[in-house]
Amino acid sequence: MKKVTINSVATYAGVSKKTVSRVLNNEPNVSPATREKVLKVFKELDYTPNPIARGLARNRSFIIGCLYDNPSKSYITRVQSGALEACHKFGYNLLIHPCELRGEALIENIEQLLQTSRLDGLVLTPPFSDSKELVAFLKKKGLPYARVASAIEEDDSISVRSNDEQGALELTEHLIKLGHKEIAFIKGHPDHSATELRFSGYKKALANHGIAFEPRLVAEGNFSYHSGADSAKTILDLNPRPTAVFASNDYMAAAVLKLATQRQLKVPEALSIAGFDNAPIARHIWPGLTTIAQPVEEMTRLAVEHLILSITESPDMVFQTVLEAKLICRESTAPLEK
Amino acid sequence: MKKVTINSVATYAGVSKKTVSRVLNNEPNVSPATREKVLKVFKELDYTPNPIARGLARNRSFIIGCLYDNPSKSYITRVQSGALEACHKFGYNLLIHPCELRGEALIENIEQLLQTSRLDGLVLTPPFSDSKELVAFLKKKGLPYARVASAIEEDDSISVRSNDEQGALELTEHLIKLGHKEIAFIKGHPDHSATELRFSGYKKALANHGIAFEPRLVAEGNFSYHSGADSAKTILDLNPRPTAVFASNDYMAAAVLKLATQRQLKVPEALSIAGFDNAPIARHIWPGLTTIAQPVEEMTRLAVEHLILSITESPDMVFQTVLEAKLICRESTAPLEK
DNA sequence: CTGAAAGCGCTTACAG
DNA sequence: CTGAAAGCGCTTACAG
Repeated sequence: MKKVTINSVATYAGVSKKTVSRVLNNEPNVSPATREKVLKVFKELDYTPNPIARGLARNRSFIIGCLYDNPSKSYITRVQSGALEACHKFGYNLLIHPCELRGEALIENIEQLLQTSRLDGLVLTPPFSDSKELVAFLKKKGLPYARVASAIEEDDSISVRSNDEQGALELTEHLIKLGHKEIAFIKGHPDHSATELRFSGYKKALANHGIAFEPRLVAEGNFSYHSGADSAKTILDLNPRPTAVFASNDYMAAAVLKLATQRQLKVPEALSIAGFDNAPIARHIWPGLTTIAQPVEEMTRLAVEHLILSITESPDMVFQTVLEAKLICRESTAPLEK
Repeated sequence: MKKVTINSVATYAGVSKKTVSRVLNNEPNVSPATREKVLKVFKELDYTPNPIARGLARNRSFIIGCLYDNPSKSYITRVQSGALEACHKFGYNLLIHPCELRGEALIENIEQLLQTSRLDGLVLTPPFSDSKELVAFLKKKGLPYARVASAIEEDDSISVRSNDEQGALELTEHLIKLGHKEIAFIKGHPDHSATELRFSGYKKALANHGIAFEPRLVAEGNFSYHSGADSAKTILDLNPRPTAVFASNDYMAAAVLKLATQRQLKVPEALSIAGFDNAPIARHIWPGLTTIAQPVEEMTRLAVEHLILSITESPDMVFQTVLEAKLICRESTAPLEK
């Protein structure tokens, strides 16, 4: 079983290899009859072009890289899944590259990645999508990129996000409508732009309903479960204790629930808890967490699709979209008991 | 800023490009002086070889593929992390390829993957590592592979797993020592070889302690949270109700805990619950789950390291290792109350 | 120890 | 509409 290449196909079909190449790439200037003939030989010989040879000639790798540094496994898996869907649609593959934003020499790390893999483009997820330094570097290198879930302003690029502020506002209003006025808030990681947006949604909802914002009710988390546990302790030790807690993601909310349960504080009767993201854990625990669902797969899919289009067709494509976040009510929030 | 290639380096250093290639690949037959000179030019020109050109000449892609179909996000993330560590150590990159074992045309799917990406090797995780059909296909294709966490016998390959049976035995003995005799068991997915091993460890422990095995205490799960919820219902409805439940992974154990909590069954006082895997959820819920920790990252790292070695050095390497699984006691198991 | 030639399997730029 | 030549940036096989 010999290797079948463009040459074997050309010989077999009785045409030049340039003609085979034309058929391969759907180029014009091939007579229908010739095209048919070549396509038939493709089938007969079970030919598929070698992407590496193609890559060398066209200076392409047909590989998209995905950058992330995120404590949430479920978030990462969803990002990967959306990215893969887009890649496979266009015959690309996905290479994953977790790394640390704060790690010394992020730029060096990325530089090495580019040298060893010659990616055609890069999808940035938070907190990388928020890094102006990284974006500047990629621009300088001329490497196409797309940003997911970032709110930083940068008009000449591809960016898909969901409406974090609106989601947080709706979730907070849900709590307010249940009668809560003392609503604690746990912030996310300061490197993520979503952190400020969610916080701002919370504050706007309070303001809309004439509830004074109280800094003492705000705890600084960083999206990790561990930081949620620390914040939970601070909040549950407050006197008077708030009647509801809104954590900036579900992991931190789960940590609040765990501590409340340990302390025999009934949830939701004595304390309402809400999260953000609709991570699997939100429905794997009891009571299930009220939360905001973001279309992470779709955000990433759209971002990568446009990234690939920008690589293959229009180099200076601009695409900016905001998708909707949705309130999911479960058992962890309930009317305030008097 | 012109592209710097092996040619520019050769010209600049005043040697032939073959000599540069020798230095690049650490080949012998280069005088120390020449080597020094070339290495210096590498630095001066900031040269790094183009992996795509290298790949075409050597018929290599420097990419390892990772195959999985697993409901557990945390398991996948750990697999990826171990695989990446090994890849980066040898200058390889990792391409991920989730797909379905049962999907129609698995082989076709893999065939296409190989055509579009020209992988140098493939890491198989459960349930793929247990698929004889897939292994036979890869052998036929001559594609190097390594199997992770599989117990199927196949001597001429690379395989790393942990001792599932021993782990399950220890966990069951832990429950028995706490006084439990009525211990329900939730099985995993039948396509995974770990499923039978864990089940067998459970039965051996019972036998070792003179406790009769009761089929009525066994529920059929498939490792998903959902299947755990179904099994939980079956088990908690039993009359008499068992005093302990051992689920084949933590997600299913979490489902049992959720249902028990909903039914106001105190855990661990009225019901002990144990899982397997030491997934993050095991410590994110209250009470934390007693479970078995497997070194998933290390298993995968070792497998991929040997896979790469087998690709670059010894084509018919055989490497078979069994790592240890470890009992982790948390709050979900307690002495039987009389 | 060193190098000139040919080749990996494609595409680009040009000619007809 | 079709093709011969050159090239992408490396390595292999050979000669000296």
